[in-house]
Amino acid sequence: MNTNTRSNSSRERILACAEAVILQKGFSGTSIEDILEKASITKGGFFYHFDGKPGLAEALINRYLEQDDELFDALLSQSAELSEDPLHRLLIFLKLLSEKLGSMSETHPGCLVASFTYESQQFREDIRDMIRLGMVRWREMIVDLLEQACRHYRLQTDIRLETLADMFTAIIEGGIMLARNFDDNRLLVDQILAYRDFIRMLYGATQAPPI
Amino acid sequence: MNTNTRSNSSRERILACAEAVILQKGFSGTSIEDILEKASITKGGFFYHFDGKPGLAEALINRYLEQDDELFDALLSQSAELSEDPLHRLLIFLKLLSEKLGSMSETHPGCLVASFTYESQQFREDIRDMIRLGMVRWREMIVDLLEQACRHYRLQTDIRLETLADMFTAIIEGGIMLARNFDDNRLLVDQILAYRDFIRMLYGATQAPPI
DNA sequence: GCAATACTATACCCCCGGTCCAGTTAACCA
DNA sequence: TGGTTAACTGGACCGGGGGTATAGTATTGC
Repeated sequence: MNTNTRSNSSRERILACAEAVILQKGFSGTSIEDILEKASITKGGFFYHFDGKPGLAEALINRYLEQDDELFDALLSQSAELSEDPLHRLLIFLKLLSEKLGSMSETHPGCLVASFTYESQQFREDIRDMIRLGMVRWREMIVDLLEQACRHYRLQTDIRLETLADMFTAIIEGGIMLARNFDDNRLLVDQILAYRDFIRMLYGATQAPPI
Repeated sequence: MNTNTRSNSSRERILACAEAVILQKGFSGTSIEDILEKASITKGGFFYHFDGKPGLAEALINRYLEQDDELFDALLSQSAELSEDPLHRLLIFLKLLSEKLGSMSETHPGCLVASFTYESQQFREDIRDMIRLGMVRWREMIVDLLEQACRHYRLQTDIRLETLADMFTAIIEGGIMLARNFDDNRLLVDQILAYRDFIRMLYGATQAPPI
């Protein structure tokens, strides 16, 4: 579409700065002026790119879900290269994710989906749909992996796969909150690894863990 | 202290209304006027009870942690009556909690600790400390139960008890988000029960589950 | 070198959120 | 029963944030 680098870099800079501030102060708590200052742009420039604050919110959530997709896709294809076994792929995926998050220099900045969830009344319905969509996609991704694993391994209990998949979302969101409040990414990493242990136990994987 | 019912009922009404609105729109997104309308009180009345918005935030988080303590204490003593075995007590506690949350008629309104976490920059440091304190207390409560269980049962892995305890917090916070976004408390209930299964597996409890 | 794009700079508006205070009512107590 | 204090009401004030408009400037693509 628009290949103009000047425009794209400004737009991207605004979005990145806006996201950073919003994760610290909340959406309503962040004034447009806050963003202008951080992004070194003027009000006119901002309104040239976005249709006010609602327009910004829409662009932010879309960008967030896209980046999220890219990260997970990368980790999934990486784990697919490391093992043929679907269960091991899932376990490797979780391990890679934990390493990725653990190697971040600063505390995890937070999840925009979570942030928007606790201000959901502020947003238009289509944006609320996007928030929900984020969680649906995470669920579907993990359910897919779990189903594949079920073809080779027997689940030890009758827990629903959707519940087990939602547990991924819950652990991540809860883990991020722990990490933020205690300013320590290891709390998030440990939660992911604990979830990984749970998965392994549920499938009765007795052999040594991959990687 | 102050036994005047007129004052207490107004103050309590303001706090309850404020919490409800804030969990929907966020702290910054909630205007004082929003609260006045819901609580049927005037601006002056509000400022008689609270030292502005920061004062309200402080009162809200204190009240929330107190109520939380009360709920957990009640469930703990209830489970203590139902079993002598420390592990079973924990499992019963989780079951009772899931039943309590599952029986609510409306979707879980949300957790104030989570809400404030994603607007933490807005609050004074002493309030941020209170937010952290909430999570510390949850951790300590579960660690205590886990340690007692360790005297009778052998943990099957080398997972740290703090991590396992933090998982409770993560599951609850994440579960609440799931329940809210999909408008279904069962998602939260299922997460708690899945966590309960994990605990049971970790301690290798082979006998039939209590209750 | 011309047109469109991508801005800067400024000025302005309006509403409403946060604050404060002067006055009013209710409660309790001597 | 009257005085004091707690518990408000109602309204004035002020600044800031969101949003608009416009005139001018710089950069890019063709």
